[in-house]
Amino acid sequence: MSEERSLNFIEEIIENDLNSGKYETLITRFPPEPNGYLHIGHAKAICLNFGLTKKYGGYTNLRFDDTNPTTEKTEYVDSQQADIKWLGFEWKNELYTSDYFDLLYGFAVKLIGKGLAYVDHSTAEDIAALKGTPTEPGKDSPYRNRSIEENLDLFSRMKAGEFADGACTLRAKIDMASPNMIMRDPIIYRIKHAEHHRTGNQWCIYPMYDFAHGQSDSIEHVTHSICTLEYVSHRELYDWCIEKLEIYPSKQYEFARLNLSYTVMSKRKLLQLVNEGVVTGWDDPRMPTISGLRRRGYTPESIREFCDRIGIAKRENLIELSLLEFCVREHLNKTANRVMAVLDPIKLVITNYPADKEELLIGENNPEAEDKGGNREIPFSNELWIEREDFMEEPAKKWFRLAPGAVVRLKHAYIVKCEDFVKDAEGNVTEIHCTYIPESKSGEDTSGINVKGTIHWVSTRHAKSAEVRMYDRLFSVESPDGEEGDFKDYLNPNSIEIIKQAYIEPYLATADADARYQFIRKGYYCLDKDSTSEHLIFNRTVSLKDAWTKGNK
RNA sequence: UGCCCGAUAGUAUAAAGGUAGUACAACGGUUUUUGGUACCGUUUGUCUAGGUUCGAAUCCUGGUCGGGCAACCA
Repeated sequence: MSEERSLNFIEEIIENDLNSGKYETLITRFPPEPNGYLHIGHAKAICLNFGLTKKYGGYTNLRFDDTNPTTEKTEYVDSQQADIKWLGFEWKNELYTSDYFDLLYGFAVKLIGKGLAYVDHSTAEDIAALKGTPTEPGKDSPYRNRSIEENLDLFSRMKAGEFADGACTLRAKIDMASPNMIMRDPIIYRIKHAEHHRTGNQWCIYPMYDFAHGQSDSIEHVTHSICTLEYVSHRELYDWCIEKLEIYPSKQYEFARLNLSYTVMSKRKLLQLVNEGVVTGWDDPRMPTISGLRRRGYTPESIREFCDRIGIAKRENLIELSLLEFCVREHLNKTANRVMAVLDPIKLVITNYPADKEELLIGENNPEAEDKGGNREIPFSNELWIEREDFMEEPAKKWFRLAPGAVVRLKHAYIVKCEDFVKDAEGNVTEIHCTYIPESKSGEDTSGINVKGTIHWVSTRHAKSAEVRMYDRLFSVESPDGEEGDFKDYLNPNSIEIIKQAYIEPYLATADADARYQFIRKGYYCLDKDSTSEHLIFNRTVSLKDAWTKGNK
């Protein structure tokens, strides 16, 4: 595809490492904690890690970083796997940090044996108090100089379950005065009498992230361990552990995480939206989760393209939602069949078309596809639904659609001229009367008439009903995290608009659950998972670009 | 106030001391049986002050601004 593209800084490092012979095989890993659903930010990391080994050879492991039994669930493991597969990636090995609990325990014992770890009976408060501050050094714990033998004994008793949660911890003995707070004798094991989703009740002590991640990378001989920027200060500890344990030296590299405008990305906040019923679930089509985007109608291709275009760097960023929308429009434009659906119907009567006459017109499914997507038949009659907004009693300047006396083409059908319209008591237009020009039929037009506007329609007699859910951005401000107060104060009250009865052409009655459609002139839509053959429900993935409303608001 | 990371159009991202480029966005135009697509064009940029150099976005020094670090979370 893109031959001459410049490399991001990680690719540069990798090419150097590969060219210098430092590594023969590139090994990366994607290490989610199974405590929530994957989101578009994870997609960036997934595309990076899997993309690198796809490009340079080698492989990528999927490793569930499951060292905290109280937050993790099998449900999340399953959804995360499904999402990665859906995105189009295959991992080499399915691994779990919990697979290494025995090895990790051994590493801890080794550290104690070297006099580099000790059991601390201080309370959490005491530990915090002695930690110091960024500007003041910390102070040694009174338990810091216990003997190796005592520590070994205590640690084995921790494992044996002799102590209650919080009674003590295992700490690395590093430097309480380190300018890097992370290095001030970090806790590396804590007691949790909790059931783990994989190891059950086998363990009551669990390693901390800092004592599990680098070691796991090392065990798997991960060459490039890629994570986000907030782990920069952890790298010193990552390297320290590997050095002291004398194990395979995996290397950590950090890049800036994705921030996307008009949404939030933290699992905590997303969970809050789910729990408080702001959205219907993790896969609500407004959620930035992979499952939400999938349900919304986004394609794996478009998400991969997006991740490719945003690039990899180390500076904080806020990507505009419009880029994601561009990517999905670009893909769907080439792949989605065009259909006609009227979302806000008003009746159009063709007064000179026989009431008992019907025609089957031919519609090209996708002019952008190489094979044009084939054709379909569209029934036509004298009574049609058209879009209410396609008629203006008093037309604006440069109005190309219907208005008294104006002519437009009905897509795939005839040119019609607006002769009259009917209003109800409140003054709302209820019906539009037109005459059609028989010799203007699509494909065999001999009328010689040129019209500026083409509108979509559905024959009232043949139309099917459907519910249409129109989604918009979840938040009304670019950066809900950056605003004053609670992020939920900035929810977009119009993030969903439900149209209970829209009219769709009969072709859509047999819509494919996995297919995406372009509702001509409106946007891209797909069937929602709640849809049934009796009650069709479509989700709007994204609207079409609209130069008219934009320029005339 | 300590340590660490960073700073290039509105937003992202390139330019490994030598023409500041690309994409999205915005704006204008051409084509069009989707006011879509496609195509063409326009606007907008190196945080700042010094230094090194024939030449600095790039190297050095100071400053400014943004972010991270003081969970028995990851």
